[in-house]
Amino acid sequence: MGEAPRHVTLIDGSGFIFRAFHGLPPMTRADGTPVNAVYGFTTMLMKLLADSSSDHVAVIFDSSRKTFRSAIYPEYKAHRPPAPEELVPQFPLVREATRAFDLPAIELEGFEADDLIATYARLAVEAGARVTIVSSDKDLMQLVGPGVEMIDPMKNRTIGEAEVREKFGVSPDKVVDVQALCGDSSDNVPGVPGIGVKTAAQLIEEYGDLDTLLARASEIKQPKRRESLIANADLARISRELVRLRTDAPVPVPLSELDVKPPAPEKLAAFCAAQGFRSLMGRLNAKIPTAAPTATRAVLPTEAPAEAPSLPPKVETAYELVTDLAALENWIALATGGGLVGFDTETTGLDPLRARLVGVSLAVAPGRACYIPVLHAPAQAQGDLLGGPSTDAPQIIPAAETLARLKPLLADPSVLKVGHNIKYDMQVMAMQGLAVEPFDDTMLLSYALDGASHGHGLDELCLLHLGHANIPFSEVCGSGRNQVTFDRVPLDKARDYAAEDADMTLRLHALLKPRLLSERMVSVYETLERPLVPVIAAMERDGIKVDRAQLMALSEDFGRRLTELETEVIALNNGEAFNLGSPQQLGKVLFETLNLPGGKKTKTGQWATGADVLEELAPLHALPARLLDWRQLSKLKGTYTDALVAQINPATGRVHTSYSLAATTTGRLSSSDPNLQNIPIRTEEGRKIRHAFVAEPGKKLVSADYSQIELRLVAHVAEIAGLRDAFAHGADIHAITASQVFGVPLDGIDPALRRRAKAINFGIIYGISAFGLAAQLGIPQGEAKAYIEAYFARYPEIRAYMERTKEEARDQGFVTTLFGRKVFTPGIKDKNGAMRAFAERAAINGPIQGGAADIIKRAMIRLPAALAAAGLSARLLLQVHDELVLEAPEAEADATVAVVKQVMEAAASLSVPLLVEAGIADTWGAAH
DNA sequence: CGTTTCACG
DNA sequence: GACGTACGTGAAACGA
Repeated sequence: MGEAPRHVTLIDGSGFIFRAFHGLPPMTRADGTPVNAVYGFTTMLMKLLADSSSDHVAVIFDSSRKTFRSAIYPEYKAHRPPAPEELVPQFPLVREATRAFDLPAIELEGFEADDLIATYARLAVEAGARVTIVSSDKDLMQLVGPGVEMIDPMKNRTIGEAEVREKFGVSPDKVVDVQALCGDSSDNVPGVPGIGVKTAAQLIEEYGDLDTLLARASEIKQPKRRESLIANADLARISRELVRLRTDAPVPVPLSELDVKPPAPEKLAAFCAAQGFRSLMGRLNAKIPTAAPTATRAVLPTEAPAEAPSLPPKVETAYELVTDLAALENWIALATGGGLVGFDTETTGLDPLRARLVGVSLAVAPGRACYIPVLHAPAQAQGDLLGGPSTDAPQIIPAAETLARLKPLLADPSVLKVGHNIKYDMQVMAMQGLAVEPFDDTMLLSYALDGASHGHGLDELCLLHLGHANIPFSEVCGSGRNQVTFDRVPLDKARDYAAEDADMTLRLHALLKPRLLSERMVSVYETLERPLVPVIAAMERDGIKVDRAQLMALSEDFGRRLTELETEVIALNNGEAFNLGSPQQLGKVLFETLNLPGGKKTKTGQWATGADVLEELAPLHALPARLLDWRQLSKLKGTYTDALVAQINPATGRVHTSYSLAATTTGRLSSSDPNLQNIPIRTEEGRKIRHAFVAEPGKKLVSADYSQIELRLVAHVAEIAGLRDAFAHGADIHAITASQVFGVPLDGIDPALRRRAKAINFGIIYGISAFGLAAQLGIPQGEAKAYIEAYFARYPEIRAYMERTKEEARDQGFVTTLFGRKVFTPGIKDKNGAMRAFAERAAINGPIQGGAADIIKRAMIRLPAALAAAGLSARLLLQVHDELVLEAPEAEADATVAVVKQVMEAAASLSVPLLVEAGIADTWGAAH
């Protein structure tokens, strides 16, 4: 192994394990062993080795908890909690993974991984080699310098002297002194009290180093700072010993033995097979490159699925900036010829109605993608903002010309456009008058396949399936106060970021689309998820009109009454002021100052002050009663009246929510910015807000909602004869079940009995428990249990359904809806009884809530064509789980109701009828 | 940034 | 015998 080292890569194994563990969704091997950190580690190594030109590589780990630092300062890292239970079994597996790559796994008793890295780095530099440290630990930044750089493997970011200076405000060689002053709470390094990073950097810059600073501390002007420094000089010196890395550790393996061995793919394949890393094994079909000789960045190929064996085995990225028409036409021709194109847009913001289109990227094959700028700030302006002056003025094709050329491609029926959350890109292009059709969406593919078992963001999926960390958005646009919009990003940076997104989307598509067939999700994706995209896109674009003046008047009224209530409450607290919005302060007032009885604690040990608690206290004291009123009005004002006014789009005068199609565990939609699925209705005051949602003059709002859809699904899915009969009889379902369960004739059902039956009916949908029902009805648990028994006796099929559903969840890890959607049930085998019970209830609820979600999605997909066929111009505006809201010309309102009712009721054919109730009015509140 | 509370289905 | 729950969301406010 005689070759002298030229490039040494030192990987911080321990640091990476923790990052991967917290950054990746939980994953388990067939035998239940958690392996998410092992998976992250393995993909990171594959990626790294493929990219790397290193001739010497080592993975370095922490040894035991005790190091020489504990001897200097016993509290060092002493407050660290033990590693999470799911992580412990992964420590040995990660070392095994390292050996499977034929890499040395190095650790040393009494020293941290950081000290070994520091020592090897010194040895390497002395031997004339270049050093790359793979870690995101800021404690290693002190090692950066000539010939030594760091790479953050999670963010895919290089850390050089400039980045260290950005973080610590000083050059790398002074980092130790800065850390000695400001300390580090995560490691329990004390530092000097009252001094943070900013001050520390300023002091070190001024005095040169820590010793000089401490010697001349008496010269410092600020009295607090001066005194603290003088009093804590020793603490600073100890801190420096804690943070300074040792470069003289007795390394257990000499540097020369870290040389890269020839690859042994069989060994690695065996390891991946043992862990169940199927997607990684596919990549090993090609030989593992341990050194990439070219300067081009090589990226490992993705798994080549059996259905699409055409994927090239190895991918080199070549991203092009398109600045002239010939190049643009060339890319359009490539996309058209291939019939498949990855597609992404860059804009100035997240709201597609307000954001401006900045650029478009296309990908035609793995690694082959381009970025077409449409609107970028001039070069001088860019230079002012980011990364120094631009080299030459960029040439951009005029926007109108670019869009005119793209238009036929995006509408070409023989070219499939693949986007990630393509709803957004469709909205953006629609604003330019361009349609995108046909399309696929990798976010929805992932959601249909894997449900809520993990997130579906592009970055997360790339890391998970491709082992690739995308360039972080913050890397390109900055973050926080320094963030700039994408149009101010220099073009070469914009190209790398934007083209990567399109490229990765296309690669994910190749990976995910074939899984639809093998995992029987074709129908869910193609009949429920994908066709909904244009429907939702249109709803979001249309928005709904709100009466601004009315909302503002409500705000004012609520505000006035809030002030009055606050005065009253303070008076009731013996004139002692407190923040009514603080549950913590309120708890003290109620249970410590006023000494009211029955205080409960939350799981974090605070006084519980929820509405249920305050309601119990209300008869005893006026303060909790008043506070309930205050809470209600404060909620209405803060969350609704004030917030909605601020959300009105000035251009349209309407509010435009955003529906998330891939957010929930059950298949429901979710609404945000603003959430229009939780507009008040249950109280009189709240209902006033719903009345502020109005139709345009000359139009009406139509509201249509499914009656008892979830209970009807219970009757159908669980095949409950008695419940089906009840629905066949129509009328009041809760009264009928009360009659059937309690054996009382229908005309003898009083409101109290009906209320109990209603609560049980809801309980069934939620996976009933005696505790839950008792809490809901305010009765003893024993009584609740008797009700449930009576219900089970009358409808015995429900018990069988619950058992069979739980078993299905245990067997497969998911349950399915009528239309084949998977609802995942993590925790169903948890050894913690409470966790398991939670998962069991969610499993029981899954097919019901999810089935109802499927049904309304089917109705929404069919509705636009049905309305058009009837010659109606009504527009779908909102969906609230079992309700659709439309806006229709006054003259068409009745005909619209007829069509909507017909489509919704025919959206599924069950063994019980589906019933839709509809109303027509000028406001949403009145249309119910 | 996690916790608590509360609006909806 | 104890655990700690009704199912699914998103927004605002507090306080570290």
